Amino acid sequence: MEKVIIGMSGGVDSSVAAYLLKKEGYDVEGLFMRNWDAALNNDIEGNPTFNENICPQEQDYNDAKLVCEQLNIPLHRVDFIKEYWDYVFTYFLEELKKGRTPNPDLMCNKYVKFDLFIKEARKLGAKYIATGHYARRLGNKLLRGIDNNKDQTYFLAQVSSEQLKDVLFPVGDLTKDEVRKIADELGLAVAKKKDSTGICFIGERNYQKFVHNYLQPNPGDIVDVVSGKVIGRHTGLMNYTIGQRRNVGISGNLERHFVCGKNVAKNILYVTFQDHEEYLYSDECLISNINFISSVHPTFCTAKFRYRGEDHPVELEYLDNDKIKVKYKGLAKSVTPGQACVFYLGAECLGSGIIDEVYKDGKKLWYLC
RNA sequence: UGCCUCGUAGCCAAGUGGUAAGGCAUCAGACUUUGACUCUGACAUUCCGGUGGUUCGAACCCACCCGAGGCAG
Repeated sequence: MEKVIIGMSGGVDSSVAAYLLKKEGYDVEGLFMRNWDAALNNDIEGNPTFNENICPQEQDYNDAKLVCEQLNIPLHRVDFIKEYWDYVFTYFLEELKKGRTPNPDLMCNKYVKFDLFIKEARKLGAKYIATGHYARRLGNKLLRGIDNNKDQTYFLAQVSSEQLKDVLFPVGDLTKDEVRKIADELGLAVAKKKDSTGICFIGERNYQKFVHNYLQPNPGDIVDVVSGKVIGRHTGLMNYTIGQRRNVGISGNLERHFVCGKNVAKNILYVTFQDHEEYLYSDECLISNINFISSVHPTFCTAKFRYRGEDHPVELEYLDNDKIKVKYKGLAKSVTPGQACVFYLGAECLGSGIIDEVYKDGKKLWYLC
């Protein structure tokens, strides 16, 4: 029998995935990863579960253990706490310092789940590696999960085709409802467990407080991008993302307001009101850190600029400095430096780059970082 | 100091005698493996700066006081 090592998170998806692999006749073993230690990582402020008897990560391990016992498969465990900090979290903090909006989960997949984890799985004799992601593989292609609402290829788009070579996604052909149903029918301990959200391995947090554990606040002016007037004070540029409406801290206006830009050098946060939403829109962006999973490098395809964002028709211009200029005639809202621009051709996820600069009418948006 | 305007929930702001619109913000949910966005709900019943008065009844009328501006000086 061919051995599969599956990443068990303690959630429904990986649990059902493990079951499906076993049903297909694989020699299945689970491997649980612990990548975050709140005490060790000084994750105190904004952590809702810090003072509870058992931390969420250990609860997840216990859940994974229970499921593995139910499925009668062994469960191994490995800690990548230091590596997660070095490869994912330092990147996260460095990006924040630059005023950008990093997506740690993309880096987590690239450096931890589909690198360190795979190496660990190989040590355990794995021929294949599996996860509970909602994604599919067809030959060398990476395809969106059948359940378009849960599709997670956006987070996989910085992983190389080499890394994905022996990876299986057993729940990619199912909808979330079907996964829940299977878990329920099997009586799995986690059948009704709530889907996890927040940064992978870290979890739900009060974001501003969480960041405050690691970065010193640096208050400055909030400026109305239209009038140029100072209309408030911000608590530190790292606390805001483009397109954000809530928790900006200004009030007394008739219109809703949105964060539309930052100037790190001047420590200014730019805001626009609903009657000037045009400041949130762009028609072109420059991306780097290009990763193509597919061998197809098209001129026309679609792109997502944020997880669960819309697919925008785009035209790609491949520059000779290993960057790509992405043009979208349809205008896109809140395209944000630091986030991933992920390319799709129909159901296939082609690859991605990280957004560096954003343009409108051929000019870089002056109010963006 | 004689004169004028204004003072409504955290903020902006309707309402000028009939028993407190709306917006923003905030909070709580839903959604969600990134901080969003979006959606749903809550949000002045010691009441409309304070104290008296007129009235069946006042945030709205009157008097005075407090407070914020402004025009004359």
